[in-house]
Amino acid sequence: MSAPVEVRAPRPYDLTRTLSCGQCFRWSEASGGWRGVVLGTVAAVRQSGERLLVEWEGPPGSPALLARHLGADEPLREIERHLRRDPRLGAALSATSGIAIMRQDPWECLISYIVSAFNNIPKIRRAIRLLARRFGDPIPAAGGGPHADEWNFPSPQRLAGASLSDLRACELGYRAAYVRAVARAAAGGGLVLESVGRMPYPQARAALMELPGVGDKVADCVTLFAYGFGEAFPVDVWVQRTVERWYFGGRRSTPRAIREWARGRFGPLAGYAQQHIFTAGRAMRPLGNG
DNA sequence: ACCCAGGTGAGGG
DNA sequence: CCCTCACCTGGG
Repeated sequence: MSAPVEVRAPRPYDLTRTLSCGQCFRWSEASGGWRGVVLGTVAAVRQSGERLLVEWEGPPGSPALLARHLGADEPLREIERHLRRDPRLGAALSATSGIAIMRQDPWECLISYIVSAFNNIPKIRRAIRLLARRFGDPIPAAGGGPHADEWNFPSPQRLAGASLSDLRACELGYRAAYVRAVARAAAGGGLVLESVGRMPYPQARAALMELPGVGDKVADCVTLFAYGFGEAFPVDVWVQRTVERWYFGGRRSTPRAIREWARGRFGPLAGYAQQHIFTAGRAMRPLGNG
């Protein structure tokens, strides 16, 4: 383990809120901080005021890339100033301020959210860990030991060549077929992750939805959490319930209607609004955790 | 023995 | 286009 590296994280950035609001699956709370398998290495991060202290447990990574991954470079102060104009969000922010939207790896994010469908968070995390351990490359330890006891997320090629039964052994259930089909698309060039990021949001969303196992919600999660399309507004069961209660006077609605309403109301900050609504709404009725 | 979980896709109205 | 339903599977 090397000496800590400092990364700027201007107020109101909150590492714990960012990592525990459910957008990512490979970070865990560990001894006063957080530990994540990202960017080809293992990072131990803790926040001290307006900076993040980073120690690499695997090969040294790029502080700038880590800052970007963690959303520490997002203009949160200004974002939340806008969000506060909405009374509901203003009230929610007392408990959710500092959440940043991350910039995750598109490939890992895509597979992770395919796995998330009709699943629960502990199982999603376990499935991803199993996939990495079985098909990914081990991460070397910082001190030159055998390895850091963590594995990188497997490449499209690796998953494309996996047998369905080996994938199912990772507790993917019926999603195994989706995972392999999408891996084959990515490995074979039918899906080019980099070009999706260069498309306008509606096209990026539509391109992802061509893939098996990717519907409205997964497409919105990936466009938001990996590609950074701020207008994406993933509508899951929690967001739907909370929006209906907070904004629709308790009237039942549909994911599609809520999505369109959110884009009109919050525009490019819809994704941020979603994170605060999701976190506040879920806190009201505790269930699974991350 | 059920029932549930951060949705999706297929099938019929 | 809207509506309904089955769905792998581990943990309550």
